[in-house]
Amino acid sequence: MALSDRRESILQIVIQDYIETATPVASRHVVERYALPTSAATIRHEMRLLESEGYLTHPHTSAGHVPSNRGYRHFVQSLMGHAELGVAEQATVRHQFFQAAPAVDEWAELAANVLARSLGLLAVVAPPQPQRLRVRQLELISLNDLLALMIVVVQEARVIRQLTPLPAPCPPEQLDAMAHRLNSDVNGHDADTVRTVPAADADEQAVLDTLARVLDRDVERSGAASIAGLGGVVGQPEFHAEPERSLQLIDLVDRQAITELVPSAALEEGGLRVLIGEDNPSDLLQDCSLVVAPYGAAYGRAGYVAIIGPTRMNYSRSVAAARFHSALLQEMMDTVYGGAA
Amino acid sequence: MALSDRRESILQIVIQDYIETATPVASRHVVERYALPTSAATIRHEMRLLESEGYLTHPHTSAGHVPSNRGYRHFVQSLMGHAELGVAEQATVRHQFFQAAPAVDEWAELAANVLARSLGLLAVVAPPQPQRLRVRQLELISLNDLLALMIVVVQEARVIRQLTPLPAPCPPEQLDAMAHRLNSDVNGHDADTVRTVPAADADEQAVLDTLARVLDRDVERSGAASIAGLGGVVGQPEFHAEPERSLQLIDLVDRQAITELVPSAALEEGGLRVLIGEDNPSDLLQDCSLVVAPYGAAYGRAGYVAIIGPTRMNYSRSVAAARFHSALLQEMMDTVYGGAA
DNA sequence: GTTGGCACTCTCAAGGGGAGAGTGCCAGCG
DNA sequence: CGCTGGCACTCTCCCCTTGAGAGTGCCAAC
Repeated sequence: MALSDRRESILQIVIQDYIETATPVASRHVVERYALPTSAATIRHEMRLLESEGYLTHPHTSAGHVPSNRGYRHFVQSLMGHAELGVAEQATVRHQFFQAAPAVDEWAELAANVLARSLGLLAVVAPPQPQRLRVRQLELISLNDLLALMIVVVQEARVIRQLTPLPAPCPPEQLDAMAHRLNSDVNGHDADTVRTVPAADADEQAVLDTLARVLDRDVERSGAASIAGLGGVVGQPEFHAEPERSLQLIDLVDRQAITELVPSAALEEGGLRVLIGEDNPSDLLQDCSLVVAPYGAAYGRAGYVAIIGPTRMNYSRSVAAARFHSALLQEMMDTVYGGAA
Repeated sequence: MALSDRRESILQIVIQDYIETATPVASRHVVERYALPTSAATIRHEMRLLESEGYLTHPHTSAGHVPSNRGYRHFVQSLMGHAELGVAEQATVRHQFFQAAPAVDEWAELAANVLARSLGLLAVVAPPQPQRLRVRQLELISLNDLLALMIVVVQEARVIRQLTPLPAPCPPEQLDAMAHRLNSDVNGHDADTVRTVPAADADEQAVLDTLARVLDRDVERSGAASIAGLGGVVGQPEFHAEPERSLQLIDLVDRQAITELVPSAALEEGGLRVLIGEDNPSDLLQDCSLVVAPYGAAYGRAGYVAIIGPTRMNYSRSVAAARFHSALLQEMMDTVYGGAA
């Protein structure tokens, strides 16, 4: 059912006003603030109709109107328009990324921080999860004769560091030579193949064992998402009223378990999605919305940029920011780790 | 003024009971729960004296007694005894550390998580801040002809990764050779000295520039502390009553600014310290205590393991855990980066 | 020094208005 | 037929009161 123009613009005003003020918006407030050529009674009438069509609700009889989830959904789909981040802001963010250490999880960390700061909402950025890791380059650095620092650059946009005890004493030059020798054997290979590489001596065996183990281990671990902006989101008025919900959220963030709230279904489609209120699988996000933008599907199970905030969030900014960051992360990965499949 | 034996043991009972229950402890509760051979009236009398000596307080006329900061201080100094972590727990933690990536900030992260989990309090672990970083080994990995991944192992227990654009195209073998050549020039040097190293060509100059820059930059950055356990601490009853204090704390953690709450004076002495209530510089920690154990002073400005919780925290466990972790971190650094000065 | 008793004080939760805000509806007007 | 002003109605929010409950403080007696 289509809405008349006037009704649509009233809906838009109510939503934008509510997003800004977080208080139910009254008919008189609307006419005064937005200098409408109609009276409050007319607005009331229209609001009443919008309510009967499900776009607005009513906390109680004598409160102003509040957008319903359906209202938000309509706003996101039809009313919001397509916003982009400002050029200056884009440039600043870009610059920060090129300054950062070139590993996908550091970028994720940075993205989460930037997003949280600029939106005042909770940002979760997860790197893609590769199904397996393949060696691109192996370096061995001698710490002492019995201990080496192994550094593995893998094709899937990661740098792994690991200590390796050496069963037999091995001076630095010898270790260098070993690294050189092994590099051609392990290059492009995953853990399973590394295990089949024959070792010349006990030290080489130890190095290969450790290598295979860390390749496996980091596949597990690489899901670690970066989270930022908790302060912003629990500071929102919707959380003041319900301290126990805030606590649950804090705990989830603290235990890094927020990722469970991002439904994997949202990632499979590939595009940016906005989940509003009961769209969300978790009860915890009942009055919250989730903006998810996947990226890096070429590097394994897709990573994502997610924004979590009250349903009363600024969708236009959130969507623009999520879109920009996911594209940027994709671009960074492709530039540095060159479209590894 | 010395306390009689009985009065001391009553003080101890009151403190331990309050630590456990978080409710003011009543005289009758004490005699019943601890099966004392005296009557409630006697306990009341003793409590009254303890109060007049400043060891206990009274939220209001008809509430049970609560330890004062002075009471806690006396408890920590004289009553608490010297606890150690269980052997099994020590072994588990040790194992986890040797599994982790061998960089001081990863250890800090791990330590913070383990501490927060096992104590249910806020844990802040800061790596030592070196005054300068000196190259131990430099690796260059070719990503494409115009982009290299630089990996710098420094003497101060860190591994730095950075992208380096190359002005002139440089194939992998040539890059390898350059790394080899530069290594002897930069080994053991800090940013200032690296700047004086002459470059053979434009690419080498670019690499040296980047190297000097990241050495400087990481000195700044290396203060980034790891924080964990926010959920545990804001879940404590003392925070329920004052949501705005919780918010401040959450925000501080979110912005990674908690470190400001750890007074640097506490680090200079070198030993473990317990700051109770108004010992703390910040108003935010008025009802909180801070356990700080420094480590790694040999690697720059000392890092620390800090535990933050309500004054009603379990001091004996906190102190034991902080002591153990700071010693372990020290040991890990010495083992891996071998007592660099 | 210890004990039982009793009055006193303070908190906490529940209940009861009064003020304020905003709607819903109706009758009248352009 | 849509718009408007007016008015009754409803619901929240805040403050106050009240009563129950908890625990001390003190006193007189042992």
